[in-house]
Amino acid sequence: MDRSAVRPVILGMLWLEPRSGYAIKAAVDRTTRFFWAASYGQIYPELRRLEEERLVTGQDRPAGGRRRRIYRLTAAGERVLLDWLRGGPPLVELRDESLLRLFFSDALPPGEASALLEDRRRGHEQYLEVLRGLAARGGGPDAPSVELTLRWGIDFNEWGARWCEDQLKRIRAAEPAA
Amino acid sequence: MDRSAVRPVILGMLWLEPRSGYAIKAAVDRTTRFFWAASYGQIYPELRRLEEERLVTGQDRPAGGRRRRIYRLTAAGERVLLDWLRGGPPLVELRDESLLRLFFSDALPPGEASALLEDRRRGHEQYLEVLRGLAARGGGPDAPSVELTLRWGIDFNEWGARWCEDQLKRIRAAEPAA
DNA sequence: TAGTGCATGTAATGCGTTACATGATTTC
DNA sequence: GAAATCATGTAACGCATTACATGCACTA
Repeated sequence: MDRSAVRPVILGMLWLEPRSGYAIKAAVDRTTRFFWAASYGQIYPELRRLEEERLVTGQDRPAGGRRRRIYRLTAAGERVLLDWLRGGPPLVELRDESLLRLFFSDALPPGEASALLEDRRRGHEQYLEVLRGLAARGGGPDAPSVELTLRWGIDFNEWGARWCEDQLKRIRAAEPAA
Repeated sequence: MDRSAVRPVILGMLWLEPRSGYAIKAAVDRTTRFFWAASYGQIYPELRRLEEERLVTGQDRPAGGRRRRIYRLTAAGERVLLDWLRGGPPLVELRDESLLRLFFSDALPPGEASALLEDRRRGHEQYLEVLRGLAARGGGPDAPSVELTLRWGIDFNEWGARWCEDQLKRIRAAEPAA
């Protein structure tokens, strides 16, 4: 299943519920995009490959005069999903520009350096607003594990905001001059 | 400075100290790679572009019979670095396969689902070992902000391991059956 | 009737990794 | 004498984003 990064998220979304490519993209944007994004340019071609491999089946189900193709997981597709869930060491990649700025912040005068920490804290708080909005608007009773990852996002950003504050305090304690 | 992701890390590394492309790559691998990676295929071409734009200057400084080109930041280069440090909203990208597995873990039987949380905890702990190794072997007295980001890595992974444990407890409390 | 949402799809582009090639020097 | 390290560089490849094109349907 190392074919493509989009494969597992498609299989997973179809395991939760059969849908169209468009609906998969919409679900990703509401949920996994924070830690696993996907674009149309990945989803549609991959759906065709998955169908060729008989891991999903698609049927045309026009809604009104609007064409639409609904995909569902086959038994083979579910097996591949389960194998992936049980599979080897998962990859984790992080690209955090704010952390990189912190890394080089000695290049700035001291006052401005701590401003970077405040910016980072603000970033966490903005993220929190978005995630709390999602949690409130929850609407559909999500599967427990779906809620678990939302929980992670909220907890992580709370932790991150606190971390920034703690470091700011530490810095201010170390150099009490103004 | 949105040219390329590698630009800021090169300028920053040269601000810390003039070095060769090879040494930049080595420094990145020891430090920022956890949140901002870079490869030779990015570094060498970008160094030439930076030199054309007069943001860095290179001089040939063979060590023994071994050819070597040492780059240093120009005044213009430092200005660009400072602008970037003060610049707009920083990008954050996360690709976390372990979280994606957690998201779809309802597809697994209950016992195996909590194994995913344990895997994740182990992942954090392995990461911690690496980072603590770096912190111990510290050797060179790093700039304060360089230590700040290492601190972040350690604190984050400690938090992450604890989070997994907490969720495991919660799950076990909810379904006390065996 | 204009705008928004549903729906599918592709082409261009950009970006980054991997793998390879080359060669000197130091260390075991 | 072999292996590791220093050092520079490029070509191929894969992957993902962006932007665009198309068209129907609903609603304000």
